[in-house]
Amino acid sequence: MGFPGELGLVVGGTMSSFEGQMVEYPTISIDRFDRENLRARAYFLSHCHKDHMKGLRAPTLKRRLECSLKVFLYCSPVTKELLLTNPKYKFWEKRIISIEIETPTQISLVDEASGEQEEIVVTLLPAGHCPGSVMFLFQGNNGTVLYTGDFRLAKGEAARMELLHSGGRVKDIQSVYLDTTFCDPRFYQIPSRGECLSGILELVRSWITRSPYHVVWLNCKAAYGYEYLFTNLSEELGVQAEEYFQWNKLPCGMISKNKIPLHTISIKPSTMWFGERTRKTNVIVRTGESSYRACFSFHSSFSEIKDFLSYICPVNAYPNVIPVGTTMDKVKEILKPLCRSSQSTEPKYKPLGKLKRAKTIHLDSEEEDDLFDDSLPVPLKHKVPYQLTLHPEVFSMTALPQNQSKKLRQGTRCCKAESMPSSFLANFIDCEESNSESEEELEIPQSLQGDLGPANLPQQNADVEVPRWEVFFKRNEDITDEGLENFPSSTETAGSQSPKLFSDSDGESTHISSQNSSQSTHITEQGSQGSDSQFDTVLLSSQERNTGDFTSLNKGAYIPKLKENIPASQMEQNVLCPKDTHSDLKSSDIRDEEVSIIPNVGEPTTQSDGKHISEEKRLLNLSTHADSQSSSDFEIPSTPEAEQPKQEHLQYLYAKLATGESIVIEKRKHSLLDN
DNA sequence: GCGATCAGCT
DNA sequence: CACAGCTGATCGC
Repeated sequence: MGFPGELGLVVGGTMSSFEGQMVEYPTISIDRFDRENLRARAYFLSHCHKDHMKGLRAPTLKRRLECSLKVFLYCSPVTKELLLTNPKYKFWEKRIISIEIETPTQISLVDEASGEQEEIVVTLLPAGHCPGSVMFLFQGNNGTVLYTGDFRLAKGEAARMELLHSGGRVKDIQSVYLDTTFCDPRFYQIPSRGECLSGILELVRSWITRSPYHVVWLNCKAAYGYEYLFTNLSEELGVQAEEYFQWNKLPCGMISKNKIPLHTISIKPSTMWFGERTRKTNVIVRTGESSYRACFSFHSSFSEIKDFLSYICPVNAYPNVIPVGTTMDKVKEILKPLCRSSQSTEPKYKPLGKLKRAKTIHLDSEEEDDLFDDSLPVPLKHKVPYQLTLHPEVFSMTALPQNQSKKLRQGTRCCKAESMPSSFLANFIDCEESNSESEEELEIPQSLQGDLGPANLPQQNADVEVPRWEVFFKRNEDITDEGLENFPSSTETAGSQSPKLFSDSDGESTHISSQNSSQSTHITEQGSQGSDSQFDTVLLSSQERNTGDFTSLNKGAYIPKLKENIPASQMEQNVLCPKDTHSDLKSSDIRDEEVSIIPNVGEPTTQSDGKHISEEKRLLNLSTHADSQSSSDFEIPSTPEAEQPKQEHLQYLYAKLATGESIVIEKRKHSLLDN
């Protein structure tokens, strides 16, 4: 039971059919923590999305952990942070070992009953799905296998991953456990991140530059993964990314102090796909007078999957997911021709199966154009798998991530409404009530739309104090009028409620020419689409703001000022011991590589200096681990056209993301798109 | 009261 | 345009 293919367990939608275990290494479990997996010798979490965490906080596993002191959960540093942000996973704290990206690391898999032991080397590769998301490459006595988790990698990205290679060629991979979410010709192509970003960027720009009262609601669905969008929009537009995370609530009565209504459009990121021969158009679709859908995908398209898999060319490929409307068998049939046996009897060394250099990233480049251009010697940034390993026969001794300040661990997502002062709650309405299947323009509560639309919301009680704009920039205990003082007192209110670029369209496809590339962005109009969700929300507006005035509201709850004291016992440090890596492993691929070793101890040792870790130091510390991490989030998967966010910037954002603190983004001196 | 499962929703 | 995740009902412990 539990092996791929035996049971196509698909229940409604693209539920993961991967049950946690791989054929080759059945004593470890990945992304599943229930049933058979309760017996695993080691656990792996590819990223912090709930559907990959089934059973992770179940009492049964918790008990197991208490008895089996050698069982650990391995994941990327960012995933560890994100996971421990939720107090419900706090009990994992001392049992999570984060592994740096692109750092082959040996792990001992011990059966505590028999004492039986097996060595395995795991390498985390950036998956481009969400912050911290990784693929796991396992090497051991049963061959090399790759578990992709959820991933989105552009065409050719596998060819640039050094650690998928050995001796200049792709490693001999026995099996790939593959994210097949869009593994169906229907989903042949999905616009690249860059294309999606520039479409969204232009839409947002065209709206928010109209007046300080024109704002955009980025109506995102839950959890992590949109950070790429937020950071890039912030960078390009030089605006504050204000977060209005209030469970399922939206700020209501968003009227500026001087009674000028705010004009809001909603942009809902969602996946759009196109057939093989379909022209990729319509990255933005207008779904109502002031609502849009924007293309955005966390998962590889069919063609991206094909490119990835055919490059890896494993012996076997197992789908982790069965897309809606298809079957396990059909997906396997699609994957089979991309695997080794069906190619030829010869080992397949295709011309492309050669490590590519890192790609230069610049805004105007056409994606993939320079993929195989070896003429530009670009230093490998971030990807530093061998940095620790200058002496081929010496095992690196790397302390695993430590000093993870508890400031990052405060609950941000779990608190319920009762923890919220009622005065604060009064400033929000439940967005759900604004939704209606039958009406077209209901995504935005009327109170958000200024003079727009019919009153389709439960209106605020007229007796209730009208919530004010500045409320949403301040923590509730500190609301003053300052929040508005820098606002221009514009009287320019909405004329058309749609960006001019689109408003002339009369229902026809509207063409927006992109300012910064030869590629153009298309926007189509679309009839009513149901109502929008009421999940995570980010608003953008164009005001120049005093950064001191703004504090984001955390998604999960209002976060009180955090105590600075960090008990010494909470600081952990894992000390690594040297060990003969090669002795137990026959895989030739890993003999040439430097391997970090996870000590086979009952528990990671605890640092006891008890020193307070200053914010600066903590960030600095994070930055030292940053290369690989940001590589995960931005380098491999990032838009070729986009400028890479800076390390410090990313670390700052992630730290804030984890704490729910305000995100203040410095306006860039020069936006690449400004000219 | 908690968890698992499912329907429904977005 | 379909991912990720919530709410609420129901059942069992």
